[in-house]
Amino acid sequence: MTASPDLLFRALADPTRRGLFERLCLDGEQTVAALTSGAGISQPAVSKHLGVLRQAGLVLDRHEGRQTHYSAQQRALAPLVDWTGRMTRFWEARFDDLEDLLKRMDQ
Amino acid sequence: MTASPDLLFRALADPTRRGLFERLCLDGEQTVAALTSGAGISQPAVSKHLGVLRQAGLVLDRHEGRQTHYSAQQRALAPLVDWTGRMTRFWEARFDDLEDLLKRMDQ
DNA sequence: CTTATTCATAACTATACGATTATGAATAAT
DNA sequence: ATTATTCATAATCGTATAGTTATGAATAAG
Repeated sequence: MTASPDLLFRALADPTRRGLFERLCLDGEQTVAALTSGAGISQPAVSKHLGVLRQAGLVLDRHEGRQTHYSAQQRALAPLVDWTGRMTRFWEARFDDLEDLLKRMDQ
Repeated sequence: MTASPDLLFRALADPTRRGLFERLCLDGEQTVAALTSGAGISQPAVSKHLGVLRQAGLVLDRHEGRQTHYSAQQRALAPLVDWTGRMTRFWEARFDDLEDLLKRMDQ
């Protein structure tokens, strides 16, 4: 379900892949053909990218007849948000410590 | 100063690089030698990774004598936070729309 | 039944990337 | 002055990856 930060970062590192994910986030569910139009690459390439996004848990696929509909799974970004939170929270903590120190020095 | 999401994602896609950045975030400024010990790779490899992080704006380097001190620049994560925000905010908006719709249907 | 469409997979290729060793430049130590 | 240390850069190599074309499987249409 919830992928590792590593899978997420690697999946989103490619601009084409990020573009596909953004389109799904902003415009909602779409077929492979729709995603291919405007992607600037071949349909197999798009399919492969979607496979990577799917393995990272970032998209869901829904089969309907002979076409596959892909949709964004925004919750999958949670580990990313958590990670950035952990990295920046520490900075804030240190900043707070510094403020505390300065306050104590004032007295 | 503030790098593109592309540079950030690409810089953080590598686990070794992410590890270095995490160490700098959590343990504060460190020399290349310190970062090399425990990285599991050679010193030149560490230097190259630090170069990538520096170009992405994620770290700062401070030269002191013959050693270089690197420190994390957590603010550089802002574009990442913004991006994830844009992607998830849309989901929330749609969710809100759905809630509104359901409320209106209730009446 | 035959043909067309939609997507995924296979096979292949070029390039990007992470690692190594070798080396040099700058500073510190003897 | 000589030697040692610290780091960055250059040259090289193997592998991962993003792209292509070719093809097949499944479903829809004629």
